[in-house]
Amino acid sequence: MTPDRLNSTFAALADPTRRAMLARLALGEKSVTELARPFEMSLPAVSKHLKVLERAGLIARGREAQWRPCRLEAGPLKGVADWVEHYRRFWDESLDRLGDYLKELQSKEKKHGRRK
Amino acid sequence: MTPDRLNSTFAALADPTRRAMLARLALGEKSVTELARPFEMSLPAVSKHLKVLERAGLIARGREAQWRPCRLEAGPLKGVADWVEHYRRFWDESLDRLGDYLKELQSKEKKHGRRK
DNA sequence: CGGTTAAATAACCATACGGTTAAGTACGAT
DNA sequence: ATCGTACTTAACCGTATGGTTATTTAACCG
Repeated sequence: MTPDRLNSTFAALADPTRRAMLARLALGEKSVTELARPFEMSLPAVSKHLKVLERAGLIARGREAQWRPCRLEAGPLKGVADWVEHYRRFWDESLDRLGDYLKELQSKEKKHGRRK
Repeated sequence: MTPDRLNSTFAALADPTRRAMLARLALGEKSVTELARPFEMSLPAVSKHLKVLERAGLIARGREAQWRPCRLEAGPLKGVADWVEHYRRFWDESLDRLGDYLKELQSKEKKHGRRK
């Protein structure tokens, strides 16, 4: 993931309305008005938030008659998870040396013994 | 972690200069000018970035003679890791056929069993 | 066709962001 | 006391963000 993509991803996630939108989309595809319903905000404002999410690659939009269904695209979120993982030892470090060692082992194992 | 803290954390992380600063601080405590050295940017600009990081709780600053040593504080990063973890299944699910199949079913269902 | 619904765009406004230069503060050294 | 070093704060500037209302586009429906 390019740094630039991280910029737009983090910027998109910095707004609580947009995070709430992603949370709702995690429950399934929704049209714009459906998405907008819980928010006390005009539809154009919602539309702008969606554009930010779309440009960040966090959602994709289709067309279905007069609806524009939105769905979650989690790729950039994996980028965030990967980025933050580099810092894990800094919040784990209060554990003792053994803990650090186990952590280290575990992360090595994750890397090699891949997937399910 | 409060939503508000997530706001300021994500906002702080949206800038590549600030992420680079955190990366350098991961190597150890540094004074402001030390931190500033790799960046082509005035010292006041650096100072502003540090204030953003400090207000987000991502760094702490001490005083030692005329130096203001900065150190990484990873608490908010754990908040980010916890938040993003909720979405892991969305980038994992495309990795196996079963996930794809379920996704397909879901989108078909949405299309036919129309809304409301 | 005309009318209704879904959504995007335009124009505008206030505030925040990221940078600058210039001035101010805090401490150590001479 | 004053000089130098290490910052911070102040003032300013252009651009981006998050919101509004009003207008426009797109698609369906009778």
